[in-house]
Amino acid sequence: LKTPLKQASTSQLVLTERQPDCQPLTTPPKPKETPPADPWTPTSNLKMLISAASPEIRSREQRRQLSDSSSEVLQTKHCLQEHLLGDEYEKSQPSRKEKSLGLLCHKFLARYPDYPSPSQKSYICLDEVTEELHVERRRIYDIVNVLESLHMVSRLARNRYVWHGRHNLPQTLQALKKVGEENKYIQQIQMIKRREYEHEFDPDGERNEEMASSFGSSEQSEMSFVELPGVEFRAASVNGRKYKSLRVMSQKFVMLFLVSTPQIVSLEVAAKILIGEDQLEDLDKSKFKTKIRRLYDIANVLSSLKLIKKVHVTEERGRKPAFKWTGPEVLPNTQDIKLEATSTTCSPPISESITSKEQCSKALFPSKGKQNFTRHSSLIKLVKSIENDRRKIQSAPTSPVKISASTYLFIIFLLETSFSLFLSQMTAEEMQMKCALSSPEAVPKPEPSQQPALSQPLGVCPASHSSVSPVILPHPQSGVSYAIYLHPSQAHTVTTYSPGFMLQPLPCANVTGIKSNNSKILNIITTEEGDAQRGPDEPAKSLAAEERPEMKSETSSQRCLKRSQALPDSNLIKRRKSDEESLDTSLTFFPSGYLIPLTHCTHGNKAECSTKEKAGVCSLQHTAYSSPITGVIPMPASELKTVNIPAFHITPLNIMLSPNSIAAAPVLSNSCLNSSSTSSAPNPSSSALNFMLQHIGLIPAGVQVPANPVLQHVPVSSQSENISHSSGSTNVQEGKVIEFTFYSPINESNFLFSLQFLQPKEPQEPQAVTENFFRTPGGPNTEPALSANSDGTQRTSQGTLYIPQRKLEVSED
DNA sequence: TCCTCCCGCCAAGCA
DNA sequence: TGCTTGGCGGGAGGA
Repeated sequence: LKTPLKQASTSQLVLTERQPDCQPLTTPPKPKETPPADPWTPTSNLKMLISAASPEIRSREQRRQLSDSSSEVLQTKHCLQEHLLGDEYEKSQPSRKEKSLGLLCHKFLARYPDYPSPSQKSYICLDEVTEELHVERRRIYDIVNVLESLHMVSRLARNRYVWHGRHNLPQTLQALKKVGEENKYIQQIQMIKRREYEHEFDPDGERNEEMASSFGSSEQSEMSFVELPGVEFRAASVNGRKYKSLRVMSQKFVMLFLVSTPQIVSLEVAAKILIGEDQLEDLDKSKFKTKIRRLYDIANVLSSLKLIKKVHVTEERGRKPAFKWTGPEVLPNTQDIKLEATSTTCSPPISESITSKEQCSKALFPSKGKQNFTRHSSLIKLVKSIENDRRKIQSAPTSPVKISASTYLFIIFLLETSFSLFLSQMTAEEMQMKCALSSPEAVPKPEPSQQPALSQPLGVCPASHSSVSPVILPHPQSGVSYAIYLHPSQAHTVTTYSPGFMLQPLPCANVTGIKSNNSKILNIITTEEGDAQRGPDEPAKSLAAEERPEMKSETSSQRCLKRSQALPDSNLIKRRKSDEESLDTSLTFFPSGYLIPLTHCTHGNKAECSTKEKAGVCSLQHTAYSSPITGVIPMPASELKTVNIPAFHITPLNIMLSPNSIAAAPVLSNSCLNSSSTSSAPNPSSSALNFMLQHIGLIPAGVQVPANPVLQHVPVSSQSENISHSSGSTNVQEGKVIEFTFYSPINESNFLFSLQFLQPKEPQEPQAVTENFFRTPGGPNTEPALSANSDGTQRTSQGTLYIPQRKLEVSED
């Protein structure tokens, strides 16, 4: 029944609306007026009746017939098509794509200026729009609802809306972001993802119940429309359908982007969050499908607004649709915090010059006091519930999420900026010098006069530095010197969250700094807790810390070294626990970042770089690298011999890599460590693995873990056995995948990291690196089941552990 | 086969 | 009571 009706009606639409414009054709023109007594379909009949009843519509019809040459061309084309094909109306129908909501939205938006003059309001008459765009009213509602959610339009009366354009967009987005943060959407996203993985291993478990309790009941967690000052919300059925409204859904959807990092949201996650807040108990496939449908509707409109862009996220379970935020960056409004407590009765400002403070506060606390237009009070419950849930997992501050996020951010930061800049600005000679200075026998002394501006030692780094500095340090165990990069914020984060990580990088505490010309990038960080707990925005303290005598860090290093040496064969977990106890709070450390071996510099001051290698390093010195985030500067292959600059997109959940990025990083020199190695070139997987392990503090610097046992990259380090115990297993598939776990004694949790290096199809195609985490069930007192499976079968070895398998590859269509 | 989303039914609620 | 609004899901087009 449905299909014939649809075809008939659409065909009729073409006839009734386009035939009158066929006059310019050479073929005999059809009569302008459709014969009243010859209705083709009920739809056309209805339209005719409507037209007859409404003089306005009639006059519009006449106006339309006289204008719009472009549409006339289109109509002519259709008319011609009709003539040519006779009754084959179906073939003359616009394709499904031509009728898409996105295209329709484009047409709709083209009618109105992005930034209309405030003095000249544009009004939208739905009848007019539906007529002129030749669409059903229903479709316009879809568009208008989404636009309304962004306060680009507002309803004035029946059939009548006001067009605001993008004037309100920044304020709206800011308000949405704030509400999204308050709703802890990011935690919800993470929770959903985690439970997805849990569900894989416990499909019949009571996860739904748990999830429901986290989200709260539907009544509790429903969230309402976020209002903006001066943009009144007059939805027709605001009281009845508001919670399921496309407007609210749209706002929530946007919130997810605004709080996510990166700003990529999959439809699946978005739908689950929306369902979770709506009616979790009714979570079923049909509801999910419906939500997805609506999200497509919203996404189409948002895409037309160029706020989002469709991408695909490839996971192990398949390619999933997702959307990436391409709209304006929404900066946090630092003033908002103050507002929350004070501005509940803010008078409604209307003018364009309204301050963001007022707007935001109004958005969050409407003057009318209608709670249902802002956050629902039950959100507090929701947040508490989420936090409780998190506490269950994260009994100690060593949050997997936080660690992974900070770690990855750190990785990104390092690999994108510091490392490349560092290398690009160091000559081979400087490298050698640093290596020499960094040997234990020759603890570096700050001698500014001898140091070029770009390579000053730790103690003389001016406070104007910032962020991150590379530090060259020796590694007595491996005989390789390393460059350490550390980001203050990372140091702060990790130290604050995870004392369990403090044990690791200590053998590397003999530091000397190298200052970069780029003050934005480089800074020296010491490895003391006190420093670590400083915020990056405390340069004075930072400087003071940097000027501490090296004795202390050296002592720290030695202490750590002693510890690590005193426990050569014990289980690393126990060692960590022991370390934790012995360290107590008297002296703590934080991960000092990646240890980047300067593979050509031998430990002990007799650094020698081969001519070839030196040339490789030197070739970098004049090369300017740029972060791919701010702009990619592709490097010639010749410059990638020694170092490749990674192109990352960072996220707590995934990392995107450009080809060869990690693989070519000079992380490890097998020749220094592994006499059995036949190649001086590092095994990419092994390098990356050690790179990561060292950074996250799982292994001491210099200890090398075989990323690919099959390839016999067995470390010669005496401590490698410890690693195999603690890290569970490593796994490399075709040299492309690394999985390993590490254990946090603080929260009794294991973390699984999985690095996957996908085979690039094209040179610049991003590769995916995945990060996984799971926890040991059984509560904080459960002794984690750690074993060293060589095949990466943590599922077995860990019993019931949750093995998320996320291999995210984000690709744009 | 699955993704995408058009299409229109029909109910809520407004004028 | 008629009309507007919009939730909802069937099912078709497209990849």
